[in-house]
Amino acid sequence: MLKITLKDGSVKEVQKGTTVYDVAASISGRLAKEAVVGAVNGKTVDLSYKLEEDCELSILKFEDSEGAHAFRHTSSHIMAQAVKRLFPDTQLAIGPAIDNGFYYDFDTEHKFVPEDLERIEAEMQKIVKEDLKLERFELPRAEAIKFMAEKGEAYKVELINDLPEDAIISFYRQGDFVDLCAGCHVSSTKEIKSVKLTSLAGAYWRGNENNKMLQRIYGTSFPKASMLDAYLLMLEEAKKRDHRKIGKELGLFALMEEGPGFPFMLPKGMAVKNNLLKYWREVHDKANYVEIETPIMLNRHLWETSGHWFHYKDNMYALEIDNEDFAVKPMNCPGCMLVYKTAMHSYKDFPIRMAEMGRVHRHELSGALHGLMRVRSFTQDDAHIFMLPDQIKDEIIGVVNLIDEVYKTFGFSYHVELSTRPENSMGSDEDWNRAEAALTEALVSLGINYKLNPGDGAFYGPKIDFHLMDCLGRTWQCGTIQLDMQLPQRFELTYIGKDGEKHQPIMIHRVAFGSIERFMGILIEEFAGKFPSWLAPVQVKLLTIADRHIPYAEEVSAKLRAKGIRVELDDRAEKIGYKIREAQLEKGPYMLIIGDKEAELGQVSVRSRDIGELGSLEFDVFVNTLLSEVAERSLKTKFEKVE
RNA sequence: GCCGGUGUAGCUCAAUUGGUAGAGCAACUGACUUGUAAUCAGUAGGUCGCGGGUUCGAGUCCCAUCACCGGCUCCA
Repeated sequence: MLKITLKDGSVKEVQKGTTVYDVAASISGRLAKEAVVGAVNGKTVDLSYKLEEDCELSILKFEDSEGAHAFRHTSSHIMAQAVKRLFPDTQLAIGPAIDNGFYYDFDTEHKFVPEDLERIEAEMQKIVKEDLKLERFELPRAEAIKFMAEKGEAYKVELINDLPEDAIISFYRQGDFVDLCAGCHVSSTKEIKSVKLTSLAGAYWRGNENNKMLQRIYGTSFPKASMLDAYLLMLEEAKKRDHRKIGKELGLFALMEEGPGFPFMLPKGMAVKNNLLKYWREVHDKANYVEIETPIMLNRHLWETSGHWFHYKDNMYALEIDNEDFAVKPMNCPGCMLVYKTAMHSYKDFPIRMAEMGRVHRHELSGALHGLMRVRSFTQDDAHIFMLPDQIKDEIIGVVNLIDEVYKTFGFSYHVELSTRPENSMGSDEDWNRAEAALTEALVSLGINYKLNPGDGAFYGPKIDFHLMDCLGRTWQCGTIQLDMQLPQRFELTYIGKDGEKHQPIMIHRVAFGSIERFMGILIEEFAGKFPSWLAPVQVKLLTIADRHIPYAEEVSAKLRAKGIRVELDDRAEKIGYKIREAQLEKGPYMLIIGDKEAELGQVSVRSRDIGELGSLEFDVFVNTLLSEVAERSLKTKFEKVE
């Protein structure tokens, strides 16, 4: 192992041959998108540079530098200016700076093709060379509208009209180009040294699908060409972790044309999934949940009662059987409501925590599908908690803590969002206010920072969402806690209170993993396919040196299997170097090399995927160390090199 | 669903202006019996995503369709 000293003085141990990118990724979660340049002992290196000895490593972040935003914003103006020069009929919409770059939305008769990006880039280079100064000026509203109307910029006029009464309306000028803009910018176009237009996309005006679709061009820019190169390299490195790529390489899951959005779990992926389920049951058992299972398909009447038929009919898989409409469940809640109603409940029973690993199907739009992250069939680790009004806060705190415990087990960092009442919601103001207050209170009392999304709640209640990030920095909702004041009412759920009267229980709906499949996708990217030993589909790979070692290898295999260890034997007549290489590419945590020496002494020669050759160990020592690693769900190897 | 792109052997990729599809790895067979990241030789493998059309001739051009990739929208 190497000792890597970081800029802040902390020391990190990594395996020899680890890339600078991997270190960066492990420091900032998967948010390595911020890491633009690495420097080893003060010397700048590529992110794919392999660390071979102890060193000081710094990861330089352009994001952190002042002016990154202004820099990109100016780049977007230069792109708009270039587009206007090349395609004068173009109307400008909006062009902001974003993480990693910028974009601009255009409305033009000309259909942009990828080759246009090069032309536009070339024109941008000219504008950079022209050294145009950026000048800011303000106009009163009426003049501003007139100014933009004269230029034929209808979108800008609409934007100005929608600005608040007291807004200052500012413009930036660079040469012959003027754009409505609040700022801020660098002082001259010549500061933009390195720019690349990265992609072409459609985007609805103002993000509304009923509006016209505009043409959006994405780009990125940096103060130095070397930083751009490093950024592009970083993207390539990140793509190596893509769960779709690794899932195929390691035989974890498959997506087939025969079932778009319906993932197939292959034996190795199923092993991972089963270990997740085992862990999940353990955690929920400890937290006093009971587990149920409800049918995959239920009749229309149920979905009308729940409100899903009205709200989500188009996204449900419906079918008619014996002249009756049925739908495959898109959620587990209604089934759970029926289970609740199978018995009378007393306030003394509360809270009731009813969990279900439910397979749900949702007909997502074809364009929304994405590997395991966004699918049409997935397994929710669902639970519904029924409780009294004064138990809400504690229950929510309990769930937040449970989700936190689960994520910590995997070493994930996450962020939390609180979404409030949307427009097409059901329920009274009073219910909504109470529900939103309960969620907010729980988050505040836990001291959790959260992002507020006004109007983004579910139609039946507000929610707390937990988001994890993929290898390219896109975030995905995983855990969620939703307070539901609708379903108990619609299903007329009751419990008998202290007063002997019937009352309506409070219910929350929650998931921790969210979708097991999506969580697996995140896991694959987090570990780059190198699952910790408790999750690894194959924990130990046995490699024989020669055919005469097969009997002893089979003996070792049987003994490991008896201990509940997942083993695979490679007894092919290949050279050991070749077998090791293949096993290493399969990313399993341990290899045991079996040759004359081992067979004679009854030992095992251990190799770790992370550390390399460890040396010979007594069989029991190996097994016990591995079992304790698995039992603790350790994220790191507990083995050390035998000297 | 919308905008743009891609689709050739199990995988990763080639194939001049339209002229009968090729490599590496994997697989299979044989030899080698090997000590910590690739042994050698041979064999087999493709209706070029699917369906139309243009043409003497289409992997190459056109239309339609499916899937995937990047966005947008959506995400109970």
